[in-house]
Amino acid sequence: MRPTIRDVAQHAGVSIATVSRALRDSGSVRKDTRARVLEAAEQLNFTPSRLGRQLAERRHAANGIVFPDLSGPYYAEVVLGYEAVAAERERSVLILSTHGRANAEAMVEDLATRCDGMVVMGRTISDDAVERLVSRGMPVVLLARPPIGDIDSVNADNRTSAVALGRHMLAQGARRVAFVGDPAASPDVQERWSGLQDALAEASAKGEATVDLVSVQGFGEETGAAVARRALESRNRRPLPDAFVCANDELALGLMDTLLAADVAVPDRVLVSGWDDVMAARYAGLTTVRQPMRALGGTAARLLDELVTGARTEPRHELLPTELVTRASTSPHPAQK
Amino acid sequence: MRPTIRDVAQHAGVSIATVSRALRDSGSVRKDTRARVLEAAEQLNFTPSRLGRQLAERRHAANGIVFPDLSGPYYAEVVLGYEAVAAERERSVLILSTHGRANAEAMVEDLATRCDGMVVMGRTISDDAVERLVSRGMPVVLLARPPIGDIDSVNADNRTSAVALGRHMLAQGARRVAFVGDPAASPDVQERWSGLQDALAEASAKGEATVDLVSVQGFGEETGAAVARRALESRNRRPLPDAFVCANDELALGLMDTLLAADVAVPDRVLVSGWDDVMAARYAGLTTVRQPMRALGGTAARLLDELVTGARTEPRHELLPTELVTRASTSPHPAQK
DNA sequence: TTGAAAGCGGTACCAG
DNA sequence: CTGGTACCGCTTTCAA
Repeated sequence: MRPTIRDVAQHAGVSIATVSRALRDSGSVRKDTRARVLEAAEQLNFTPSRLGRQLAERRHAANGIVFPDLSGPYYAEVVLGYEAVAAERERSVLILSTHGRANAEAMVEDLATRCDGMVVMGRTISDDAVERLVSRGMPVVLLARPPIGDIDSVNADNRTSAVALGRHMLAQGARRVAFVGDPAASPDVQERWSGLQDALAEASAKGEATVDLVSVQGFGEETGAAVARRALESRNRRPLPDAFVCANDELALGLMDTLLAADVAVPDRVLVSGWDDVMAARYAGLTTVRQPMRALGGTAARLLDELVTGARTEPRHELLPTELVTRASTSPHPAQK
Repeated sequence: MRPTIRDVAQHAGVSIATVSRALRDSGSVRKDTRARVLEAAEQLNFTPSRLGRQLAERRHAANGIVFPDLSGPYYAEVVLGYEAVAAERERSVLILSTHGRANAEAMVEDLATRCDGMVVMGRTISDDAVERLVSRGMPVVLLARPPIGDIDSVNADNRTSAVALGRHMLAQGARRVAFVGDPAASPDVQERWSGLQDALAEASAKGEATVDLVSVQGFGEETGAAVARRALESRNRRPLPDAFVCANDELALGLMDTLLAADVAVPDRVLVSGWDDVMAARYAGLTTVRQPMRALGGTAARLLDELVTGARTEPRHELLPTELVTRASTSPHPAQK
């Protein structure tokens, strides 16, 4: 059995109150008394029980983060940035990945009972569920998810780069643009799709360009490859687009690979772009949009900490900049050359 | 103030014992009594305090995982695999990334006070620190780290693939082989280096091959690039190796990129291999060794759960298979052609 | 400077 | 089937 504070007290010949004080330098304890207590604690190999302490202090000294999935470099980097800042502030980190589990909300409710505050990322639980947490007094920061009322939020600036990307595609000579992704699956994707449409709106109106949505289920390379295969199969009935703007890099990489394997030249015949700027994008020469993944997580951790410690009460909404990175997959379109 | 079990009891006109039973379907409670309790709990928006419950039950229902770093696809996938299995078994997951922090052991000690068991990965804390945890009764599973006494462990089979890789390099015509990595930095790297030496031992003895260690600090692309630059600069004094066997993919990718930029042909002049089979390796055509990252994490979670629940007491040591994946970066060496 | 005792919010045993 | 009550291990008044 692990020793308790009472064992230490008895061993040192003092009361448990004194042990508690001595162990945390709180209150006043005579020097030699403290020494005796520390000695006893050492001998018994005593570590105070976190549960007892937390129950008495009524706090967890832990923060949670809820995200849809950890696969792929994006979420991992975000969580990394989060953990780094949280650890710096001496708060433990509880992670919960919902990946589409049906009981996600229950799991989040459960998580909420174990921490002093939490970051809720993207498409994990409903707005209602979030508000329920907040109404119960739980500090919450939304990450990669549009603000809900006065709840703090941290987002990457999807729109600006989506517009820039759309213009870039036009400038490279694209006329028939397809967006690959599921806007309903994530608020980020929603913004990218809508930004792209805005960028092409004028050209569309003049009949100089078209922009279509290729809605897909997943986010992985295999999904991208499937989109490419479908497009290739139906190319008699429906010509290939000039440009595929994909919701993330994995989609784009899978798609591009399949096109190349079918001898469809990228970028000579079709332009392709992704989103995130993962490592593979660099090696594949993929045009993409870089977002500050670590900073997203770190900023969320910082905002949450301010909320938990009560250092700040007025809400904040952070928008972190993104950057268009052009590479070989969108070099000038033949029509332009 | 959050309602407590006493509030609910009062509201429902029963004792707290009955509330406790009703809320957890334990013991026997009359149907209508239960209904009344649930109703009261609902009305008060009551959620039992995790702390109170855990203190009484003397368990956390949470597991920890300690890893060196979360950057790069490798650790992220491992943690993902871990979280998936843990969640399935209704255990929360506490993560702690030590990345070389000086107070890593203290952080781990702290983590230990918050969970019922933990997975300790690679080069994070000393063997002594691990044994201290175990001696205090904490269930521990080692991951990507050689066994310590009877402590459970889960490892990828580095040696077999390291030998296969060495033989492959010889078969492709390499004679001067360099291993890039820091064996002291991680047990995995140590095994890869030693397996490679074994594979080349015979050829070495006959004077048909040499194998050198290029010791480096980091694990990233930049480190790999620096190795390439140094090798290129000193090529008058010391000819370039025929093959660079790198401790992981990031090193290999950075190195290969720099070689190519300097017009050193890969694989025609130099062969390059990595380790892990991250996504970028596929797009860069890098020969590498695939390890079951998710399964590593998942297996560790399973073993730990068995320990925590007491379902198993005799120690286990799992060795998961790896697989050599040959790609363009090691296609036949010119000398062979 | 120290100790006694009242919580913190539950669980579980023992009577009734 | 239900209530009373003794913990679980610590923090924190309040007195001495």
